[in-house]
Amino acid sequence: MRQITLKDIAKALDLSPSTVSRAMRNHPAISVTTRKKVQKYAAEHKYKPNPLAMQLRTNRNNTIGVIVPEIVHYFFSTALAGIQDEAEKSNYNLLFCHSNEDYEREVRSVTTLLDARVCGILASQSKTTREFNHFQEIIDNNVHLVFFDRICTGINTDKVVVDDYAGAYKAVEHLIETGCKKIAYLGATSLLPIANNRRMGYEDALRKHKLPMDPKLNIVCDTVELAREIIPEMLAQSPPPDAIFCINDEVAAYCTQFATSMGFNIPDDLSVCGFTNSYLTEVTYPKLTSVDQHGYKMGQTAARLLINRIEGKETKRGVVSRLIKTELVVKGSTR
Amino acid sequence: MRQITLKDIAKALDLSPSTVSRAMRNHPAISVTTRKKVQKYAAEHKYKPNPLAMQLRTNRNNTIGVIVPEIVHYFFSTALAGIQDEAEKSNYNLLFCHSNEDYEREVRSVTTLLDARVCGILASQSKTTREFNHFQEIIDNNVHLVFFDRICTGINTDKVVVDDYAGAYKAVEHLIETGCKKIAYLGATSLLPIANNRRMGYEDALRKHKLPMDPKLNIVCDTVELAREIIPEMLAQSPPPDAIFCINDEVAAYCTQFATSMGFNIPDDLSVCGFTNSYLTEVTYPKLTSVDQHGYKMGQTAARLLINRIEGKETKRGVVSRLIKTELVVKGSTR
DNA sequence: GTGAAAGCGCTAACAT
DNA sequence: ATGTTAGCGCTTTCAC
Repeated sequence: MRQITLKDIAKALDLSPSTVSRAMRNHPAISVTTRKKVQKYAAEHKYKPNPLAMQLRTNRNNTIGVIVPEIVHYFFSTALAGIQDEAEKSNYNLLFCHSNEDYEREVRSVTTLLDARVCGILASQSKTTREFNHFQEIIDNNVHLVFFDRICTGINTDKVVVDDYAGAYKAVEHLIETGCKKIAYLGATSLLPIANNRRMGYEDALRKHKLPMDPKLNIVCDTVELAREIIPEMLAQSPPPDAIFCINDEVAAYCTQFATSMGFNIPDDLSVCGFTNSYLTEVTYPKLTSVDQHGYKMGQTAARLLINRIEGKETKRGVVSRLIKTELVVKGSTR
Repeated sequence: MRQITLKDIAKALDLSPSTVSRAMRNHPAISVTTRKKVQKYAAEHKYKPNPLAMQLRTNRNNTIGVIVPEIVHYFFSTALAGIQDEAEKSNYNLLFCHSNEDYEREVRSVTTLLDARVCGILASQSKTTREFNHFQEIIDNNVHLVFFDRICTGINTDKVVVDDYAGAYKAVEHLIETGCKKIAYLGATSLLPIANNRRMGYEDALRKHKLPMDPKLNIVCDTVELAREIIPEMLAQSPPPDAIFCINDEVAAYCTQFATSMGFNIPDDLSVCGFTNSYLTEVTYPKLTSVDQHGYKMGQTAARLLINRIEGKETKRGVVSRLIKTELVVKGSTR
């Protein structure tokens, strides 16, 4: 049993397809009686306009594409929830792609989305991406592009970022103000601006408070796997650091776990601070102080910006950059 | 600058659109010279077939819809990754919907996906769903439906589930075999079969090993919010339980954290076991014993089953049920 | 081996 | 207020 079409309704009601089309969309030129009659019949027969046909006509399909580098991740899944909510509000569907931190797959995702003729794309760059032609192609195809969080510096387009610098700065300042003197930073490769910004926030806070900088305390360590090697070495220094600021909650949580098992008392011997404020922070012992990135809000903001661009409601000509404020959430793992 | 179409190529090469169409798809009736010429021109001018037009013709859009109840969740985001990978292999796009554990929104998601004319739907039911008409409508519209994990018992369709019962049974048996005698269960509302099955696994393991069942030890507590109230009461019993089996890792992780803060030694005084084996298990202190649900594999399996149905490759007539094996992963939180 | 024509379901410009 | 016509970009008879 095939879906009923406009034509079927027209035939049944002895009207023309265009009248039916207009009646369905409450076109003012249609008489109330006809409109009522048509809509009643349509409802009774569960008529659904075929979006494909409409899209072919209008060359618009009310779909936006999302590319996330890693979905099994508190921040990105939270952002996706925000994107989805905002898209739903404006009746956009979400085509979901997952690059899995893989450049090749990111390129393929772009192709997929362009082939599907999405109206716009929200993207967060993978860690391994060093070429940007695929992103440039989006723009060359006149498809709107908004980067969120992991922006691509090589491409000049709208973006929504978190104030990583200020978040890191505030966190490290908090550590200093609560009496920590030897503060380590476990960061990420500086390929990503977010990583650079956080490192700079850390370094500037030390500088401001006249604490020495020690390369041995400033290390790339952004996964639990790396943490298993690096944190033991770090804590084996003598004296060991009295605070560790980590680029994400996973590393920070592992850090509290390992340090505790080594007999460190957190936060008295060692303060630990994470970044993201995921639910991990609620289940470590003690609870983890962390910098909240407001992923949901970032997703919403990015989606709203993209939709406004698509619908011509964002009037600003050049690049729009929105900044989401971070917030230091102090819990039990810092003094 | 508009995308180039078949017609444009036809005009440029002085051919008919149908010839171009055939040449592009390597139709045997087309001479090699023509084919070469057409494909060369197409490549040079970056011709992309308009999927909308093709879809309108064939009434198929190579898109499958996914409805997850909660995306900020290790299991579901892992499953989504599996779904996406499998869909990509067969060139299906993924339309993503998020019910957020809300019945109304689940209904709207179904409407959205049916309106978008997806070829099939993968769904995991929300906790608040008690009516199934929206799911029945999917089937009535001849759209394939596969439930995964949170299946809907009211609907007779393909499903992929985890062997919750066996997982729970094995976990509790492990607690018993390592000497625990007073084992509590923190479960979920029995609206969901997965919750029922886990509870039955727990109860049967106790029965099998002739341990008494105590309603005070068998409580609904599936969120950290509930855990904050319930776990303190539970541990205040005298004597307190010597093991807690939790329906998810969040509750289990909170449990280790709270118990530790109360001076319990885990696992000597209290064994704690979770369910899912998310990355939470790696960052608690001690690391959490948990039942691995293999979310990625479940996602893959569900997507494959759906795609096979869509493409007529799954020949079995009636309902297909696939079972994903769980696996008890013993870490530090149990003796 | 290639082309002409019809049509997928819808909308919009142009009648009337 | 309603109908007629054309066309979105493609595929697929049916001719030749």
